[in-house]
Amino acid sequence: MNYEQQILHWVNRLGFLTRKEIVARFGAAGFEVSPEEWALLLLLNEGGAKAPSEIAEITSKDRTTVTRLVDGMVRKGLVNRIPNESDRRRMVIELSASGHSLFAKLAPIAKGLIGDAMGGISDDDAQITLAVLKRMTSSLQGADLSSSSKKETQDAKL
Amino acid sequence: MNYEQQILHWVNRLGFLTRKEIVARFGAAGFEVSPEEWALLLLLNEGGAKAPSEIAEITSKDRTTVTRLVDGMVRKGLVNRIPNESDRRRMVIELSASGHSLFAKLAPIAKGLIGDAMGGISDDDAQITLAVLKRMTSSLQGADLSSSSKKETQDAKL
DNA sequence: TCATAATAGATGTATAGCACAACTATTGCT
DNA sequence: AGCAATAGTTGTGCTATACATCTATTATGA
Repeated sequence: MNYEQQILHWVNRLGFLTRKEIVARFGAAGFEVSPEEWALLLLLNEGGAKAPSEIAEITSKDRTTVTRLVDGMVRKGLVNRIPNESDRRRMVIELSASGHSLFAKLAPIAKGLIGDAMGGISDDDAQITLAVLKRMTSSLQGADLSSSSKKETQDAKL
Repeated sequence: MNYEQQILHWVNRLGFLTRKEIVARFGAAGFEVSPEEWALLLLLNEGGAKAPSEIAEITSKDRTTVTRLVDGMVRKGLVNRIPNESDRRRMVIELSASGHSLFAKLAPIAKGLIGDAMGGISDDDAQITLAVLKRMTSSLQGADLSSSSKKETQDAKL
């Protein structure tokens, strides 16, 4: 129970630090953007428009949490809520023009942070780390004891 | 701006998932323990008693945050606040007997989680990942743009 | 075809974690 | 002695989160 333990521990510490640091750097550059907002900007920029429930699924958060996050970002004009015509329950969240433009301004700041964080780490090691983190994430999502997304993953058990 | 970016992104997702999952598993076993409480139990168990300010430094959290966390754990009887006789401003936080005993009960649960998360990952890769995470953490702590612990790290600049 | 179930999302409400500012108590400095 | 520094605590407020519940809409099947 030691170095393994520590991976998850360092994941936590580093995650906490990163969130704090990126907010600080955005703030220093005059942008008041929370880590969640940044994550959603990034997700939408890279992956295109997404339904709230997709966002919830991807981020392992509750639907209501996504609703509030999107609320705030709609208020700030960063994203648009587009109703789906063929199924009027559905929404799609897309980056607005000003969301794109904000993203473009924040990206270099994030890049700077990444550069600082990754200093002295080889590409090979970085890639291994990335693969390990992805794998751990999907393992945990599968082995999920807690709520949501159980139907698909736990059918076998029932 | 891609796979590097993603390391920090996956750190965040995995961290969030892990926190949720460990609380769920503790809860399922009948223990109401928050991730922060667990982290402190672990820290004190492995590293021995520590001053609040040390804890704050290690975890990159504010002193006041540590005060509240300790408050709660003292209330629950998990840790003791020991005044330092030679410097009466100082405190030391140590695990109580019941804190030790709780730790012993939680450790196997945490181990189970770690086992699930680490499934199919080689020791080599795990160790590389651990080293990368540690290094990234200390890089960020050094390059800190935000508050605290500046005196030591930024003397050179002034 | 309609009644019931399922789905997508939003709201009401409550909680935890966090930190800034300000305060108290104590110690160090000169 | 007197002022600055340090350790910790309190007052306060905000953000992220989710559970329970609600509405609107679509799917199902008897």
